[in-house]
Amino acid sequence: MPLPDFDRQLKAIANPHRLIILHWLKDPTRHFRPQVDGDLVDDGVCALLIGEKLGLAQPTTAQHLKLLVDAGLLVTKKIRKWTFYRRDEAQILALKSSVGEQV
Amino acid sequence: MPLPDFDRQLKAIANPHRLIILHWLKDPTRHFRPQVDGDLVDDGVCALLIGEKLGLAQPTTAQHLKLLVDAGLLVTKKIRKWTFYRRDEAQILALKSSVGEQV
DNA sequence: TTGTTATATTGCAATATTACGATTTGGAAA
DNA sequence: TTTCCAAATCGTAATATTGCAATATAACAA
Repeated sequence: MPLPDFDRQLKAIANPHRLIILHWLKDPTRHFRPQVDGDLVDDGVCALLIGEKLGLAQPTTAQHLKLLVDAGLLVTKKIRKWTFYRRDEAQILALKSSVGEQV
Repeated sequence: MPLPDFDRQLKAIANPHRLIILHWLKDPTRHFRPQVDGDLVDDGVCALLIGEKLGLAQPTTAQHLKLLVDAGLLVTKKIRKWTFYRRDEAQILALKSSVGEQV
């Protein structure tokens, strides 16, 4: 029986921009230039870099990121005035497992 | 890199009604009463039965089914005046595999 | 303090999705 | 033929999604 959370997660990944964000964050050093504050891998990638690479306006990028965070697929870390985003691998694994079972 | 087909398939499953259709069609005899024409497993389930169980109007059900067919997740078989739907397990397996790799 | 920078929020337009009633199509039955 | 029934399509309304400009907030810098 499909849960509402599961549907929310599926909706979160059912978008090219959000899919590529998840893809980039698998290997942040490969896809983003170094940051001054915050380690790309340990802390996550700054929203600015993600938006820059997406080619979307800042509010639009923020909206996509919020959707992924609300779905539990990304976690944030605030350092100074930046917000860093990285994958929640446990949740993503759980999602994949749900897809395997429920689809 | 996410393909357009992949995104279409994700959108197709990112809906509670379509998710439960896929779920029901995993074991049609368990979820649907016998049909006069067409075997539930071999031929698929009649659109009428699916719509009845969904509790949605006929055009709405047809729309959901079309989306799943267009995404390649369901296949149809026309017998007399009925259209029967069953899962395309190969495509569904491929989708799961894509989710495993690309998410 | 004032100004700058990064992010979040608000408001709005364009488009997509979801739903239904009405109608059309196509096959089967009378 | 005409009549019925399942399915498909059309038109449309309600809602959701996606995008951006403008603005607000928050943290730092001068």
